[in-house]
Formats: sequence, C-alpha cells, structure tokens
Amino acid sequence: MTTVKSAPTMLATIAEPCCGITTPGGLTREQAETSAVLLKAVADPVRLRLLSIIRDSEGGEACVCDLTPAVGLAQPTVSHHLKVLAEAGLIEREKRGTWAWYRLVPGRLDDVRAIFG
Amino acid sequence: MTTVKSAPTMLATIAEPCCGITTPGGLTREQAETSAVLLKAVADPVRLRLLSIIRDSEGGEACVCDLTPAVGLAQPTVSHHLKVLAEAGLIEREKRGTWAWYRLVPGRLDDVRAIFG
DNA sequence: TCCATATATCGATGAACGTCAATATCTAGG
DNA sequence: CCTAGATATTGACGTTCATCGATATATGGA
Repeated sequence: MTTVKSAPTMLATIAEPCCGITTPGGLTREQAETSAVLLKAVADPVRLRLLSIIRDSEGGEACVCDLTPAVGLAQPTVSHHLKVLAEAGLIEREKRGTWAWYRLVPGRLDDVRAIFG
Repeated sequence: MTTVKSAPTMLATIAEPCCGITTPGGLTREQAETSAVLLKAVADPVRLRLLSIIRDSEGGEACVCDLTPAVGLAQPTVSHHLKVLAEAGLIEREKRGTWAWYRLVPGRLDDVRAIFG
C-alpha cells in the first residue's frame, strides 16, 4: 500500500522484537524488567505491612515471632514474605539466638521511589 | 503458662483478626490493601514501558496504534494493560475519531511515590 | 543427650495474572 | 448502507503467586 498512515505515528522508533533496544519511552526492556521485579516485591499488602512494622519498631528491627501475630498469618507464610523482601534487597536478616531479626536495608526504599523520578 | 516470653515482643499491639485496627507499623489493613492495588498496576514491565512511552511522547499522549508495535505484543494484550492502568487512575483515555489517545493523569504517579514518602 | 522453641523449607491447592485468537463494537469514508 | 480500519471485549490456556499443613533444621536449656 502506498497510502500514508493518516493521523498518528509521530513516534519514529518502532518495536524491536528482542534485545534491549531503547523504546520511544527511553526505558529499555531490561530496565522495565528490573524495576518490575522490585515493584512486585512491594506490591503486596502483607509485605507493605511487614515493611511498615519493621520500620516503626524499636531499634528499627523486628523478629518473626512478633511479625507473625502482627499480620495474623501462618508462620510459614510470613517467612515466605520476608524471604521475598530479602531477595529484593529491601530487608536483611540477623540471627540472634533462636530468633531471626529483620531490618530495612538503608536507602533501598529510595530505589523504589526513584523508579518514578 | 505463667512464664514470661523471654526476649522479643516489645510490640504492645498485637494482631486483630479482622477490621482496620492499626498495626504496630501505623499502616492499617485498608491502607496496605489500597497501596498494593496501585503498586500492582505498575509492577509489570509492559505497563512500566507503556507509562514511559506515553509520558515521553509528543504532547504527552500516545494512541494504541503506536503503543502496540512499540511494546511488541498483540493488540488485545496492550488494550488490556491500558485498561489496568486506567482503572488504577494512572492514565486517561480520549477517543478522537477511530483512534484512542492515552495520557498520564497529572499527579497520580506522585501517589505511588508517596507510598514510600 | 534429649526436649522445647523458633524459623525455614517443602509440597499441595486455589486464585490471580499475562497472553493470545476470535469476535464484537465503533467510526470514517465511499 | 456497506466496507475497512481501530479498539475493546470475551474465552481459553499456561504460569505465577499467596497460603497453609507437614516437616526439616537449628538453637538453647535441663
């Protein structure tokens, strides 16, 4: 067809089916993927509350034995959520005696905020 | 049991099985749920790229016919993601002729940032 | 060494999600 | 009206996820 596409298509750059080619939005596939992984970690009501509780606890740390009754879920479930947050680099674990204490990794929440500039 | 719980439990407030009782973290269940809904909307690589492309487009708006090739997915899939973003209040739609133009809702991304503010 | 407690891991289950093909709906033009 | 093109909706399919019970691991105390 020789006809020009009438109105839209002001975006010169068009889809590349693969690779990390920069899209019109200045956000590569890899960047979007990386940001989404971090966002998925916080996009859960239980994990948001866990972060909130840990941050507001005395000394900035809380142990599983307190977090579990606080969110009202089974202990394995809480342990699972803490693992997700830890793997996202949002919290860190310190084992003292029988208890496991969790606290926020300083500055990591800033990375979440920075995604939206 | 009369024995005192040895080390932890410095948190006075404990789980309420229901209702919006304030948890030790100062974040109610409802607040966490509301924030999580908004975060889930952006916690996807495709939707992050759609937001990015729309924001960086001329006039701050883009139509589906440009967004679809830009992200390299089927048109119904793109339409689905745009609907998710729109229902989260992040973008708004304007139909001009046959085309549907999307642009960011001003200030709505600030709400996402404010969650960790 | 044995037991009780705290936490992590495993396996299963049901719900939510991303994706697409097919189809419906709407709009402009002939 | 009828056709062509753009977008939305529907239905299906496979994957990911949140949750729990059961179990494993580790630690401290008797």
